[in-house]
Amino acid sequence: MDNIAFASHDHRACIKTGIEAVAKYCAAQKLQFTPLRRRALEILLHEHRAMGAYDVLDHLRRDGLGSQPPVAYRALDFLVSHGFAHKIERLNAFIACARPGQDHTPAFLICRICDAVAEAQLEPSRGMLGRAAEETGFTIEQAVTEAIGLCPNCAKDIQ
Amino acid sequence: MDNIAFASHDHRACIKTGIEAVAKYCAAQKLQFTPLRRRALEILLHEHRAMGAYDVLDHLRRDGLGSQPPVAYRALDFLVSHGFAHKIERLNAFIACARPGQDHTPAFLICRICDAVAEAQLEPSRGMLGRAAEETGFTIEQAVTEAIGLCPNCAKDIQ
DNA sequence: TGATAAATGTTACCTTATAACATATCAACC
DNA sequence: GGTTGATATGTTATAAGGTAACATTTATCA
Repeated sequence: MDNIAFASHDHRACIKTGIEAVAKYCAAQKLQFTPLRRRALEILLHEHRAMGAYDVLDHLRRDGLGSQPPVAYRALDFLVSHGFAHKIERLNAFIACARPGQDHTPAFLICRICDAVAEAQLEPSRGMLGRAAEETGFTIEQAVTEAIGLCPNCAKDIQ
Repeated sequence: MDNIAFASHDHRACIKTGIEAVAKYCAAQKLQFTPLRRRALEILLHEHRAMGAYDVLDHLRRDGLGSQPPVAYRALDFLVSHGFAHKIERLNAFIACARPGQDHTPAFLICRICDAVAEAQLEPSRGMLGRAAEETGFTIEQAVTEAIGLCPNCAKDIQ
């Protein structure tokens, strides 16, 4: 489990290694990791929370990198489609992936107070779900779990 | 697993028993199952697919039951908050619950071609996710899984 | 039956997302 | 090294999804 979102840590290093991992993967796969896309990922990495596309756009604008919604959505689509970021449907928001470039089945723990999001990994073929799909002849291509609840910090504050 | 969404069946009975189960539950819990809310549920039950709030609103309008978005959203909120319907975040859409009134942890099998949705049940405390949450001190209040893929009908057509 | 709460009606608006087309940049091959 | 086809970015306009705020009506129950 990746609990980094809920714990303090060396955040600068965290951004740096995230970017480097993706840069390396893109080089290997001949994907264009353009300044715009790189910056979008940096923006997401800078927070350990999900950010709305328009929030990302605001940051991009300040940096003089695109100012209209499609610019942000396209950069985010690139990141999501290659697994460098995830979309948290529940929040209509995006978050940098904790395991970029590695094939995985993510689950998200979303704090309903502060919106912090932690990414956990599930086994690709989850028991009951896989069985249920098999029984009906449904072919699962991708599965995402979103859990809502309280992060340790907010749980502490709430009592 | 509830595979009814992918198989032919007596649909009229299906709507009737769905409404009756909810009506009974509401009576027992002293919830107001008003004509508007009942109609909204009927609309959802009529399809075994997720419907957008504005689609539901269109139907309500035709029936002379409210014509503005908040009317539909409030009826849907009522249904969702009491577990009579679910929101499919991935589709920004709503679907009648297959197990109304019963406490459950749903998973959805969403066909990416025809948008049909089947509801499966998972054990509330899923192995890896529960463990991951425990490790970080995250308290899960609710978890939803959405699986994207191909329903048997569309899988057949696609080759 | 009157007081209170719950539900519905209505206006106005905000947020999220995309279609469509123009322009610029890249990749790679001759 | 210039041409060409593909990929990426810029820009306008608008579609789709969702809610705040307040007025009015309907239910609940003392």
